Amino acid sequence: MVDIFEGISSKNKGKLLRLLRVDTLHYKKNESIIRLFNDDDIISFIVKGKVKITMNNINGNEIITETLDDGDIFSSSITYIDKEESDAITEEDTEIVSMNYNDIINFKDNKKDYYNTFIKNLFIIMTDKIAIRNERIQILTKKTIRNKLLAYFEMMRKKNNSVNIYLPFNFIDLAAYLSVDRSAMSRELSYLKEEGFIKITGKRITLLYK
Amino acid sequence: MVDIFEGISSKNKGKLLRLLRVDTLHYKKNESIIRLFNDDDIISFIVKGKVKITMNNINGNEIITETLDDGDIFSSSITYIDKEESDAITEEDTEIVSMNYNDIINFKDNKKDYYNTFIKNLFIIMTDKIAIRNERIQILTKKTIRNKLLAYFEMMRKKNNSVNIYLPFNFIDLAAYLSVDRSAMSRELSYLKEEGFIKITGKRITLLYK
DNA sequence: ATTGTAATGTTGCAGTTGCAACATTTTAAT
DNA sequence: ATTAAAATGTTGCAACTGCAACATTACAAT
Repeated sequence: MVDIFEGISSKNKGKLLRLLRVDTLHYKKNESIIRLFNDDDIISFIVKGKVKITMNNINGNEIITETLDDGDIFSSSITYIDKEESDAITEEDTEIVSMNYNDIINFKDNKKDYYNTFIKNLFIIMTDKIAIRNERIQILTKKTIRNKLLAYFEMMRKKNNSVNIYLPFNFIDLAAYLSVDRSAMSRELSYLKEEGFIKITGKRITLLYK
Repeated sequence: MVDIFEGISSKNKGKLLRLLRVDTLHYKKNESIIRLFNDDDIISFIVKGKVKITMNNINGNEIITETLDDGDIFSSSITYIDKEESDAITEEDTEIVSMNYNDIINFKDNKKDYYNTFIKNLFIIMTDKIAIRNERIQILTKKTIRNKLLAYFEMMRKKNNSVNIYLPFNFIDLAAYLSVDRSAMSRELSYLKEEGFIKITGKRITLLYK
C-alpha cells in the first residue's frame, strides 16, 4: 500500500501540510474519531496507529467492517459508514492528519512537484481501494453462503498464490465481511470440511479441491 | 461526473495523449471490447458512446452489471469483471482511448500543468467511483430482499431528494444490482405495495412511508 | 392491426438462511 | 493455575429465497 507522502521529502511534506491547512490530531487508544466523518469534505490520513470501523448489527453486537492502518486514508465518501449504526474507534494511540477535500483539489501552489506527487499517490491509493471494493462486491453478489465462501477462498488463493489461506480476521468478522449469519457460516464450513473441500486449522484454511 | 480531460485545452490534450502513447479505438455498435480488460495495466476512457458490462448468470441469462457512458473510465481493476462470465459490448458507436497505467504514473513531463490537471481529474473520478461502490456494498450487505430494496430506495431518495424514484434500469437489472432473484424481488415488491409502503407506476416508485 | 418478443407478475415448493439457544474451546488477564 | 470473557461450534425451527413454470402485460417491428 502506497503512503500518501511517498516520494515527498520531509521538508516538502511540512510545506504541503501547511498549505493544505492540515489539522494534526492525536488520539489515545479507544477514542472515537467518528466526528471526522461528519463533514463530507474532510479527508483524513492515518500517520501512525490503527482505527477500526464498527457497526452494530440487529442483535446489538459490534462488528468490525474495516480496519484502517498506518498510511490509510479515509473519509465519509471513501469509507462506508452508516451514521446511525457505525463508530470509528482507535485501537491504539493514533495520529491522524485531516484536510479539506477542496483544499486538495484547489491547491494554490499546484505547480510544485510535491503537490503533484501527492495527488498521484492519492490516485494510486484510490485505484487500490476500488479494486478492494470490487472484490467484496464480487463476493457479496454470490447467492449462497457456500458460494460466498468459495469466492472468498478463490480471491485469497489468487492473492497468496497458495492453497493455504490465513484469515486476516476471525470468523465473526469473516461472517460480517460476507454479510451472512455467523452460525450459518459455521455450519456451511462444517459441511465443506465433511465433504473434503477444505481443512481448517485455527485461522488457516487449506483448500483441498481443484 | 468529471471528464478526465476537464480543464485541459485541446492542444494540451493532444500532447498528453501523445505522451501517454494513447491508442484511440473506434468501435461499431454491438462490438465486444473485452480485450481491453485483458491487461491489468491498461486503463481506458470512453470519449463518446456507451458500453454495457454483462454477466451470464446460472440460467444463461445475460445481466447488465454496469453501464459505462461518455467520460467514464474503466480497467480490469476498477471495473468488476469476471473473466469467464462477463463481456463488454458497445451499445452504440463508441470511441475509446486506452493507455497504460504505468505511463500515467511515470509520466516523463510531470511538471506540466495539463498532466497535473489530468491526474487530479483521475483522483476525483476515483473518489466518485469508490462512493458508488460503497453504496452498492451498503445495499448488498442487507440480509433480506425487503431490506435491500428499502436501502436502495433510501439511497435514491437522498440522491434525488424526492419520494419519487425513477429507476435507471428495468426490474431485471434492479434484481441483478441487488443480487437477488427477479421473481422473489417481484414478490417482495408486491408485498410492499400491498402493505402500503410504495406505489409503482412503470419505472417510477413512490415512497409512501416516513 | 397483428404478431412476436421482452418484461413483468404470480405461485408452489424445496433448499438455504437467520435466529435463538446452548455447548465447547480458546484466549487473555490476574 | 484459575477464572472470566470471547470465540467457535452445533442444532431446531421458522422465515425467506431461489428456482421453475406459467400468466399477463408492455413494447417494437412489420
